[in-house]
Amino acid sequence: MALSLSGDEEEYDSESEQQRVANRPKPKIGPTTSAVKMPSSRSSSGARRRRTRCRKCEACLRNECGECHFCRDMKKFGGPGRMKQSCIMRQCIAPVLPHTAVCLVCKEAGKEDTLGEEDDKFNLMLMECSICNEIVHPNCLKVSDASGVVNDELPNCWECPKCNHAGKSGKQKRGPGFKYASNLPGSLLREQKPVKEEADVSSAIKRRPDREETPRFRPEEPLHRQLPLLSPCSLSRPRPEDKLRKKRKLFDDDEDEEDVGMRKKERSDEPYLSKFLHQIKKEEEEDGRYEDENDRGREHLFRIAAERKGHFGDMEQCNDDFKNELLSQFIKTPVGDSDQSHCSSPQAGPSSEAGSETQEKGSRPKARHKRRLPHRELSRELSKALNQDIQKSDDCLDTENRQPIKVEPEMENEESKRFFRKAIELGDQRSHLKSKEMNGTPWELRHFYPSQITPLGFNRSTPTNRPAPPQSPPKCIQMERHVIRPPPISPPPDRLPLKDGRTHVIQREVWMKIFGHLAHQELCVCMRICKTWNRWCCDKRLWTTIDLSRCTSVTPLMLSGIIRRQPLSLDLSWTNISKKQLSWLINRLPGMEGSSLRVLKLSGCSWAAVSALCSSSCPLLRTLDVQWVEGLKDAQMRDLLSPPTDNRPGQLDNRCKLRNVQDLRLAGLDITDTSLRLISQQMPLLSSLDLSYCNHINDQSVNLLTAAGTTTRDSLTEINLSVCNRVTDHSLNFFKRCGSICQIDLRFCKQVTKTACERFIAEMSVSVPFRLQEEKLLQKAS
DNA sequence: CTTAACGTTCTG
DNA sequence: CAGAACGTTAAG
Repeated sequence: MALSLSGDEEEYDSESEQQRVANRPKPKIGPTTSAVKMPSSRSSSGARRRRTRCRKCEACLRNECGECHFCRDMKKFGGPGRMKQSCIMRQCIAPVLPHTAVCLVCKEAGKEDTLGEEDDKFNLMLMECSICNEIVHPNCLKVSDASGVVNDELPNCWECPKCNHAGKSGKQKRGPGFKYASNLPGSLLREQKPVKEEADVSSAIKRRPDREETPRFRPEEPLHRQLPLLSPCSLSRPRPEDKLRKKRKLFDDDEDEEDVGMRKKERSDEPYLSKFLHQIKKEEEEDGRYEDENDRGREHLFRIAAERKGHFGDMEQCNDDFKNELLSQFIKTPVGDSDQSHCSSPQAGPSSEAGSETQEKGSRPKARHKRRLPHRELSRELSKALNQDIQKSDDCLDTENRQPIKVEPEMENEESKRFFRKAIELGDQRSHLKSKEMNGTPWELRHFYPSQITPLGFNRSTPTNRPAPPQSPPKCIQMERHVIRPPPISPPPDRLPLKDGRTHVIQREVWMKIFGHLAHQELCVCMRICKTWNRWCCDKRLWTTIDLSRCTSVTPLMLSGIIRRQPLSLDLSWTNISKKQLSWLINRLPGMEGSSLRVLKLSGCSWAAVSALCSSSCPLLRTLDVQWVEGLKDAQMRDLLSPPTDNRPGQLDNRCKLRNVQDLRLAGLDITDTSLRLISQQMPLLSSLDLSYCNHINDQSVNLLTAAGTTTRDSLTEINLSVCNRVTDHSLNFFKRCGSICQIDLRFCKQVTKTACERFIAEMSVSVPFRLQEEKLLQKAS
């Protein structure tokens, strides 16, 4: 595929009729109405109105990138202009009905603007049925009892009462106007498979699709869903076989046992919190069911804040006043600040997950938002991402997907680790269900790893017996449809807008200091508070390291979360990330202005995925971890180290893509001297090299790395050759040539003797003092 | 009218 | 099936 692509590109300029004819014989039929005529599958009714840009969303406001596939096709960028597609970065997040669209019944346009009343707006706005394509005002429908199902994913889109009533739902879930599907190269959007089981949904809820509306702060649902995750109750990793059963329950029943854990936790909360919570309770008379959990959610936030108040030493506000500020924030901000649906894409308001739980009765044709099982919820989350400028998708990344992003350094304590393990398992669950549906065999069960696999921890005696790296996920795992937004264009506000139009006294930077003390999952909670917090908490300073390792299912949502946070370090080890996903990611972690990815960990991924590095340039990458990548051998290493294949003509970069790598981890790979030769030629800055468990590495390899004239000879400071059984005592002699070497790890090298190590130390002692840190682990004595 | 690009079909 | 192509629509 890549080949044919590049072939195409070479011919781009020579746009000629013959070529076109050669490539694609002109259709014999005359001017068909290809864009209009409906496929036979399309059911009934009117010709569909083509949707058009909202012109307000972030994507619409962006300029063409000039680099994507479609830009390169454009005439203005020197392309042939055949594809006629919008720039990938500009694909509208919420395509709207054309201005000329009118109601089928009354022949009038949307009238929602004429009303202030939120609740009635819905009935006056044009709604397009994704099944029959009819565009009507819900108000104009005479159907009294039937209810339409609002499609969260697209403004003004629903399954009209007629179709819904006729049981036609499901087939055309995608709805019109959704070009963001798998047919877009570079798009991560996937067609969503209809969810079969519709496990009940006791509550038929009226959704408010009104994009103009401003969902009020209703943390209940988010928090409600999030809380279980927050509970750091110790839960040991269940056996994979158990997972299915157990997690099925989690999804079937919102009130799962983890929630209970949460409850336990809060009992220990501080008195001022309960007092405060009492106050909140008064504010919320509705939502009986969620009230409790809502409180718990807030309470948890306060607990976090309270627990950490000891860390605020460097802050002026770190006193009681501040505490009060912090607390009051939770009351004030949400109301005013999260009045947010009309961020940059008013048309594309959030799918208002908040609010969807709220019963609103009385309006005539009721639109119902079916509550579905995880798939549906996920989809809702996705649609939020689609429709909201500043949205909460990021927490979904952590909560909806139950796959928290975590910070390595912060994960010191066991409890947190267990917590995350648990969270990850929850994440697995989703894919469990999906894979089960699709293949009959849960993917995770087929690819279950011991929780800790490290070169030395994993099966020392038989390093060749490595764990099978995850395969590409089954399609179904990637089905979510999702538009990924780069970070917002406008800078986030410096102060929190309050309900009364004023702003909060504390400045962003001060908040940032507070946020800096929170763990990633806590930040995710904060992101649900309001729009402003959402943006603040997404600040890349808070997310320099993102660790998604061992998340068995990498979802588009997670990818978007990563992009939004622009981490410097990204760990995707032992994930099932696909080539397309990785490639997409790399291209969106810009290699410029200091905001690029410096550390990329892909150990245990498939070569298919890792090969994404071949076609992209990541000149600023400092650390590359490709340990235990199945299928990564010499030939693949050559591809990795050769110049990128995906450069635009004229911008060809002939330098090695990984020329700035200083830390290269190749443990467990079947590479030979061929690769090492390349490495020593192409990576002049290489300082740390991990070749442990590489069975083909021998003394000659070491000789290569340390030979006269190679840059590695002087740049290498650390080398790991542990469990390289072909390496012998002789290698130690080669290391004497290395000017900067500080650590040589030869542990478990059968052919390396302790005597030789001691001799090495003795001989080196004249110039550089070394010592044996452990048997066969030589370290420079500092 | 021109330009952008949607939503479909065609193709490998 | 993904990607390319293109007729046609929407907007200005």
